[in-house]
Amino acid sequence: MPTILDVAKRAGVAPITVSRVINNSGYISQATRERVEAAVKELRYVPNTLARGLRSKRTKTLALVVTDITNPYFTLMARGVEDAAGASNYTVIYCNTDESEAKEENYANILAQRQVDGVLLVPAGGKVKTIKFLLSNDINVVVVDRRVSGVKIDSVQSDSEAGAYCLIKLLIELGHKRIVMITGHKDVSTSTDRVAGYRRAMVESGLGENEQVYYGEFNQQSGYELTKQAMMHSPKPTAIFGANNFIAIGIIQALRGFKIDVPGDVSVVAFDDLPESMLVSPFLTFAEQPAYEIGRVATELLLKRISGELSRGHQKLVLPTTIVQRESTGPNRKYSK
Amino acid sequence: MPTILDVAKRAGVAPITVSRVINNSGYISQATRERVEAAVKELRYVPNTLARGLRSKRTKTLALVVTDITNPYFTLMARGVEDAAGASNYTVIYCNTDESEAKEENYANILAQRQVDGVLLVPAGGKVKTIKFLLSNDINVVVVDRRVSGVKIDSVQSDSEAGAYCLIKLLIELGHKRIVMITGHKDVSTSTDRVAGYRRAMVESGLGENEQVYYGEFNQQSGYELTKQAMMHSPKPTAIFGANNFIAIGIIQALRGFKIDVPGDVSVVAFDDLPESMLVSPFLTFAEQPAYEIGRVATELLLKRISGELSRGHQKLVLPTTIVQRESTGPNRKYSK
DNA sequence: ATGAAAGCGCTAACAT
DNA sequence: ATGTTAGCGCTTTCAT
Repeated sequence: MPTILDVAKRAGVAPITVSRVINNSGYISQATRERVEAAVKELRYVPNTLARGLRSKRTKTLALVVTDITNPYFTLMARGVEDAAGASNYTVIYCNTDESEAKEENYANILAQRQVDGVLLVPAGGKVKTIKFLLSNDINVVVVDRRVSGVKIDSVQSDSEAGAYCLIKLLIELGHKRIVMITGHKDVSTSTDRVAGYRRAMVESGLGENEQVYYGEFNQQSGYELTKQAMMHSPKPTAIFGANNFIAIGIIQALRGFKIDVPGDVSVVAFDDLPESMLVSPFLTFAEQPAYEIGRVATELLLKRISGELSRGHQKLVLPTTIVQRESTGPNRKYSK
Repeated sequence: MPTILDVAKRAGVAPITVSRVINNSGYISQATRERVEAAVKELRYVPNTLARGLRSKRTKTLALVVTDITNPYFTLMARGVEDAAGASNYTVIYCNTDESEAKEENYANILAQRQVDGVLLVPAGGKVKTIKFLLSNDINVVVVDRRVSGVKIDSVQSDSEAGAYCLIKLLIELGHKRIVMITGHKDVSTSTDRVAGYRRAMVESGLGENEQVYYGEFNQQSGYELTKQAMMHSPKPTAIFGANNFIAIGIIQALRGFKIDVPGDVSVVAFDDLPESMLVSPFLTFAEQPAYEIGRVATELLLKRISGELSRGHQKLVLPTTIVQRESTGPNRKYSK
């Protein structure tokens, strides 16, 4: 492989001049620039980012660490990240932790070894260990989708509490009184924030005594199992709130298994749905998070941190959710207005 | 950040000795090893892979370049890649080309700059340019999911021709005669191979004259549009074969839009479905490709190439598909047996 | 079983 | 507007 020295010889200049041309830095005369560019082409020169990063301490690489890359919510967020990063000529490394703190720590280690300039982290669990490790290795971190406590850090998320509140209010307006919530882990903020919104709506409507929250995982299987449990109790719920899209799918699968009609017998609402390109018939009433926007905004924030534009203070950005009302909330035989 | 030199001083040894310990290479006495490991821990030393790669010419990094990372088929394949790569302590960089050759070339360039050891490539379009570029940069390549012509290269794919043949045979046995196929680009082998399987089944059953193939993109929107076109023709088809999962979703959406019952009026078959965790009610009859296995096998092949175990000749692995029969193929009002 | 010296390819810092 | 020098952190090569 040709190196910068080969190009320099070919163009009759010093290596640093070639460096200046390919990096568009410093002053270069038009004539020199052209000769260098010609030499680059002739030799098919490809700069070595390892050497570049080793010397400059900048790798122009970010990492996006999410808890479930199979979830279209995170896939869409990843698009936002990729677009914002690409616009500044940064490359993105994607990591999937499957909600495991051990995998998260392992990835943090790999990313530190690779000298990434910054990490967009969806923390698995509520711990702060990974964040502290990255910061101690001079790697900038922006927390995405979730909150963490115990460390001052930039974060970007959507308004889970308000989204949940609106969904439950909608159900209550439709006449529902027995509304069950099925969510993920207790130590994840998206879970507890959505529970808080659910609570506020219930209490506000004098339904505080009817509150019933089932904690599990943010996946279809957990939604399925917990729905079976919830439907064993009597009186049975007339509506179920799933804290994410996969839980919602599990809920509907379980209800169908019991031959319970949605929304005829039980209404269902959730956070996030699948993209329309994956849905034979859009059906679910849900709170839509601006996933792409979250990824984009978080990346722009991270890039500003990296470039030192934001020297002090930390930002906490909260983006609004949108309620999309579809078939799964009515008409309901028992409670339609 | 501490360097290998700091660790060496702390442990009272030479840097190369530290290198040997952390890489498990060469002979090290137990006592030295322990002192070095203690120093690593105390200083929280993290090796710098840039420096390592620059010197050793090995980055222990692979790339997976796919055409649509939002497709669960590729997501599952990515899991197979990640698991196989992780087992050998390789990291994987994921790249998404959106079926664009320009994006593919751009990623190839980035990957060459990053000195990845190997690339698993789902080629966008039928060109060989990217592959030649990577090979000329001493980067090993395994082609996945598709074939390319014009270059000797390792490849791993599933048996598209046979899978399509079986699906069409199934329809014909159910009594269908007017079977339309909706597929992706003409220059992608998965498209043409599936067309070939469709043709063979049709001709073999004396239905060669009824062949009708619509070429478009491998996505829901294209499936939707082409189905609308196909349903304008008369006589109308009684069955439609979608060449992938997203096309199938578009097909069913379009049929529902026309109030055409599936499978009552028209049966639908396809390659691949969505995972059950995304499906409220599994429905589609389809040919299942071993996506995880394809990723795993391709990665193992690539790693063998990298290590030089496979010095000459090229492998072309073809894995079998499995037909999963569900509701979308029957009972059909017009042609049920 | 351990070490010394050199150099991978590039750019920061300092000339001119 | 261009060049010289040095060195980023590691491992290869060759000793001992």
